[in-house]
Formats: sequence, C-alpha cells, structure tokens
Amino acid sequence: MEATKFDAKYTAVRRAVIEQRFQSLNDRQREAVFHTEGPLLVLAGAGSGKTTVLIQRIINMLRFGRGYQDEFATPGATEEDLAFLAGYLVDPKEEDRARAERLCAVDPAKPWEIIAITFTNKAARELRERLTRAVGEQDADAIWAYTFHTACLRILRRDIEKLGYDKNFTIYDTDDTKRVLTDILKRLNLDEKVFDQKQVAGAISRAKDNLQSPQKYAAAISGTDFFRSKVAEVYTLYEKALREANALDFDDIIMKTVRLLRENDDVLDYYQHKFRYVLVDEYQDTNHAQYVLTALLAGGHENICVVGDDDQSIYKFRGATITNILEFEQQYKNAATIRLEQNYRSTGTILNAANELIRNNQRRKGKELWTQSDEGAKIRLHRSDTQEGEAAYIAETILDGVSKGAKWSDFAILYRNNVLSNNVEGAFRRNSIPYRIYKGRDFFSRAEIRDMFAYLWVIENPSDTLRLKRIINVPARKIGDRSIEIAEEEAAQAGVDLYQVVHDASQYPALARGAGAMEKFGKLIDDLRHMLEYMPLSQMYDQMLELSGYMAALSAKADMESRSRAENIMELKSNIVDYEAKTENPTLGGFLEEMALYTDADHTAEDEDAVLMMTMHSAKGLEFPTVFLAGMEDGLFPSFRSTESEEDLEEERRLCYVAITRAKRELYLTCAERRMIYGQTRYSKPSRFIQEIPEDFIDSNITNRQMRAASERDESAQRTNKNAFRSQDTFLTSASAVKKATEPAAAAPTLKVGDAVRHKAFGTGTVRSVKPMGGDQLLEIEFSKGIKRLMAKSAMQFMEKL
DNA sequence: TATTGGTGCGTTTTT
DNA sequence: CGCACCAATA
Repeated sequence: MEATKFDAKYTAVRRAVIEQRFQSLNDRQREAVFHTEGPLLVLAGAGSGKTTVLIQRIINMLRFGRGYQDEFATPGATEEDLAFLAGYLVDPKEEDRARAERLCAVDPAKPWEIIAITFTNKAARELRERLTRAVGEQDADAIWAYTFHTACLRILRRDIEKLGYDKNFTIYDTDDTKRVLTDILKRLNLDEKVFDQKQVAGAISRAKDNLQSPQKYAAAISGTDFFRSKVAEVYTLYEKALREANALDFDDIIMKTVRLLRENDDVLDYYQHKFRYVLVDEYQDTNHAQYVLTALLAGGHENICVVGDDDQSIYKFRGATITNILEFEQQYKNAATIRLEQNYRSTGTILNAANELIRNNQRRKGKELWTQSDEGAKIRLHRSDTQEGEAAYIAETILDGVSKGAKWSDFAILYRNNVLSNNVEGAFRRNSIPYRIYKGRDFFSRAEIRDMFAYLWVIENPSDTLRLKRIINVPARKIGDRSIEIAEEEAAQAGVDLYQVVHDASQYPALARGAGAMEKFGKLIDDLRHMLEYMPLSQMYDQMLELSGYMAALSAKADMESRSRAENIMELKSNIVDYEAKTENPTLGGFLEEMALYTDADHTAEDEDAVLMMTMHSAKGLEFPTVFLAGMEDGLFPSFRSTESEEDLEEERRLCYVAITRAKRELYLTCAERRMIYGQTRYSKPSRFIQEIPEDFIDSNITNRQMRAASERDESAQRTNKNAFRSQDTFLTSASAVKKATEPAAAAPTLKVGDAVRHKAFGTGTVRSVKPMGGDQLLEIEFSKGIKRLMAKSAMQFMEKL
C-alpha cells in the first residue's frame, strides 16, 4: 500500500497532536517516548528523567499505539476528522480531547501486552504507582510492571510443573542457600580454608547467572582445576538438595524461567505473543541469564526498549555484565539509540565534575551531562587529620545547615564501605543529630523472623527439610540432633521426605524414644495447615504462635531481648494483615512468595526527618540536596582491591560517578590523613578520583604544599603504595581558605542543671541533667523540640551558655 | 543447653 | 577494633 497525500497530511497533524500531548518532555525524551516499534536503547544519564520516559512511553503506547511512527492515516479517519485535529492542534479544548486522542490512536497497546522489568521492588512500585495515577488502577494492574524475580515467579507459577517442580515450591534466600552449602561442604570434608562457603556460593551463583547447569559447569572446567572441579561436585549436590526440598534459590528463579521458555515452545510462544512491548530498566545491571530472558520475551515482536546507563554499572561483583548494554546495538542490528543527557537534578559544577571524572573510563558509550540550571557552589574538599576530625566536620556542617533552615533529611553521607559509618555515627550521637542507616534486611534476617518464616514455609511445603530442621526443636521440644540425624537416615533409606518420617515417627523403630515428640510436631504442622481451610492467614498465624509454644517460650524469659523479639513477631503479623488487605485471594503461598522478594528497604519509612547514611552502592537512584562522600582516600576508595586491574578501577570510577551525581545542590568530599581501621592506624592520601576533578570546581581546606608534605610522610609510612603518589605534585593548586579543621574542642565550660543554653541547631533550652561519662559529660537538655542527649565535649562547640 | 572465651577475619548487594 | 563463629565449659 502506498501512502496518499491524505495520509501524509494526516500523519503530520497526528504527530503534532501527539507531540503536544508530551510537550513537557525535552526533545530526546520525546524521541524515546515515540519510538515504540523496534529495538531501542536509551542511554539515560543520571538525573535525566529516566522513569518519566519509561512511564510516558507506556502511556504513549496505551493511548496512541503506533500513531506517531505510522505512515498512514488513522484507519477510518475522514477529511473532516483531519480538519478537527488541525483545529484541536491550534486550540486544544478539554472537551475535544477524547475524540482527538481517538483519532490519533493507531493500534493502541493493551495494558497486558506490556511488560516493564525493573531490578528492585522499589522501582517496580514507583512505576506502578505513577502508572496508576496516569492510566487508572485497572490498566496499571494489567501491565506487568515487576522486578525480574516477580515476573519470573509469575511465569513459573503457571508452568513450573513442566520442569518437574511442585507448584508450591519454596524460595531459598541467601541465608538458606548458605546453610545448604555449609552442610554439603562439611559432608564432603573439604578444607574450609580453601572452600570457603562464600566463595563456593559465589561460584555457583555465577554459574547460574551464566545459565550453566552443574553438568555444563563441570564440562567447562579447563584441565585440572581442582577448585572448580570440587565446586562442580558441590554444585551437583546443592542442586540435588534444592530439588529434593522443592526449592528454588534467587538465581534459579531467573535460570529456571529461561529453561522453561527454552524447552517449551508453547510457553515461549504464549509470552512472545503476549508481550508486544518489552521494557527493561537498569539494563546495565543485567547478568547473562537476565539478558537471555529479555531477549526471549521480546523475541516475538522485537519491540524491546532497554534503559540504562553504562556509566552507572556498579554490580559486576554480583554478575552484571556491562557488555549487555555496550553491545545492544550488535545484538539488534536495527536498534535505535537515544541519549538522555539533560540533567534535572544537579548544579552545573557537580555535573562538570562527574563528566570529567567519568571521561577517564575507556569502556563506555560516551555521554556528557548538562543542565539549564546554575553552576551552583563549588565542591568542598575537606581533609582532616583523623577520622574523628572528619566526622566532626560532617556533624558541624550539618548542624550549621540546619541552623540556617535545612532539614536533617536534606543530608546524606555516602561511603564506600560500611565500616566507615562508625565514626560519623559517633559524632551524630554525641550531638544528637537524628540519623538513619539505610541498610537492607535487618528485620528479615533476625532469628525470630526467620523462625516464623520457617514455620510458614514448612506448613506450605513440608518437603522443605532445611526449614523443617530449623524449627523442629524451636522452641525446645526434646527433639535432639541425634534423633533428627536418625530420622534423616530413615528418610533417605525409605526415599521419602524428612517430614514424612517425622509425621509417622512411631512407625520407625530406630527413632524409639524421640518418636512421640516428633509425631506431636508433625501433627502441629498438619493442624496449622488445615486451619488455613477455614480461617484467614493472620488468625492461623496467631494459632501458630500459640500452639508452637514459641510465644510462651519468649514470655518465659523476661529480658529486653525477648521482648523485642516478641515485638518483631507481632510486627510480622502486621505484614500479614497488610497482605490480606491488599490481595484479592490471599494465600499462604502468595504471602511467602511476596515476602521472599521483600527486603528491609521496602519496609522502612521514608518520611522520617533524619540524616541518611548508606553505601555508595545503595545510593544509586536516590538524590539529596547535600551529599557527603566520606573516606575519599586511596585504598578505601578506590578500594585497594580494585587498583590492580584497569577494569576494576573503571567500575570504582563509575561508583564515584554514581555517588557524585546523587547531589542536587552541594557536594562535600571528605578524607582523613590518618585513620584507624581494623584496629590499625593507616595514613593515606586523598582519593585519586579527586584529582580527576578539575581543581577549579573544588574549594579545599588543604593547600598544595600541605598535600605534598602529607604525601611524603605517607610515602615513608606506607612503602607498599610506591607509585600511588606520582601525581601528587599537581594536586589542587587552587586551595582556598586554609582554615583550621574542626577537630575535637578544648575542655568545655561546665554546665549545671537549670542552666539556659542556646544551641546552633536546636535553639534555646534548659539543662535537665548532667552525668559524667567516660571523661566526658552526658547532657540532657530540654529544647522546644524535645529533650536532646548531648555529649558535652562535642556539643559545646555548637552551644553557648546564656 | 546457655554462656563464655578464643580465634580469625575484614568491599560493594538485590532478589 | 568489633563482629561472627566455634569449641569448651558450667
């Protein structure tokens, strides 16, 4: 069919109308939104409105389908319609909108034809929420806006029986995986120095990322690699253990889905037809299995859009391959590439610094962030003598900011390594600065919570021997290790699950004395499972706490620890209740599945006014008005482990790029000359990354001369780091303001109860108590905002007696 | 079976 | 230094 003159006119107007609908976007963003057909790579720089593009792109698909790209007039449209559209373009009246949009829609996508895959629950949730607001709940719910794992679980739930698993399969998290592995390693009597659980787990995980079965893994071993051949053996046993427990680990969730799709044409066909549009977020973080998965899903229509930033690829250590994004254009020959480089987050200075830094990387597509907003303040570099000085500087700067009207939550401290948080925490505590450490799964890794989940999993899937063993004697029910061992042997002999033996224990003479207790336990699990037939999950949970004796055992101990455990267990109940409230057909399996993919980051409140502290890795995707990058020292960042290879160093540099681009208005780089780490004092020079930022973007408290002197001292102190100081001579020529660092204050004037004080950040207050504490004083002062507990030595710097 | 002391070790982490 | 883990102990 040839396009007519009418087609040409119509499509031109149609494009204009659609463009108008998305006028709040910039040109590049709009391009990405309109390019719905065929493979598309969107290189989205930090803060370039990536999520907005994803969402608007989906809206465009739903509203207009191929309307923008199509060469022909909308089917059925007349000259009159064209005239109407032309009129609407000039004067878009609200009452005409519905008709105009209909006239611009060519084969609009159905919501269920779209899958948008993210990495984290948080990203998936944000996507879903914004979609709900834009297209309504019904459509938004039909879109598969899921994490890789959730999407795969949905696929597996339908068809996993084709792989020989039961539908009520169990999910093992890293902790469960660890237990299984430690077991196997012990059984094989392997030297735990050489075969350390973490390394073996890592190797197996990488194998799964690469879609290698134990057989394939074994076959791929070159020559006589002893370690790997042993790992192959462990991997085989591990796989067998999981299979017997009817369990999948996190890597399996992806790997088995790929297998399901590859081995079952009908299943593959179904999804390839279903998903007309595939979108993948954070594509730079995909591993091989995820890459194959997305290619399979998109294999039908080949409308695959991947969004990512090669410069923000920081997860190589957990299997991500930056190659996936770098070679997307080779994978899809007709792929279009769009760069989003306009940044809406940071000041010009921050972006310039980030650009200059990342320019030093070789393996990248190349991007330059720019902004229409102002240059903003210079980046502040502060080098202290010690880590305490560094922490004090950060605390002081924050107090200063708050005294000028900033909120605590405007500040974030980022560091390369978790141990770095300690000193800063100390300074915050001494000054009563509210802070929160952003850390995944604290709650979910607590013993009592894991116990509760173990009960629930066993009720759901009695084959889950690992969890069964965890709770069979918790609380103590006189089922000792030896009895369990015997039962396991019996189970192996009879070829049944451990649970089966426990359940019918009296039929196994070998169990003799233990049989009674075991059968009682088996009955408990059975009873609880039956309860689910006539009572809601949350009620069964109460029964479980009661009948298992778990709560009673906790109440018997009256210490703080037990009380907090009991609280946590009740907190878990609120999760169940929440789940029941928001789910149409709540089931135990559904709840467990959701929780298996849930982390603490999903669990914590975000609206709290507190300074946030986290690793640079966890900061990805977040933004803060003021950011401190602490511990900017060579050896710490870049980590000494990554200075060997150029490839690893580039990943560190990307991490630095991520960290820098978290800052909206102000960026502080702090480092210490001397730092006590792992009980040893180390001297170090400022991070080489600082030197990669042009000096005119930086305002520093150290002069070139001081720096050189410091580096010489350092050189003699640390011979191992010979060439690390080469470039030191050119370091920072434009140091301004050589002010004395804010190091611990001199002896503070003593305060007594009843004294009135004025604090920099908290305002005026009255001293309520003064208690000596380790050569310092703990002050309790009542401010208008409440009582603050301050350590005198530190806090007196920010306070005066009235 | 809970507690204690000794030892060893020590990026980054989501699901 | 501080933690997690293990073996020995009461």
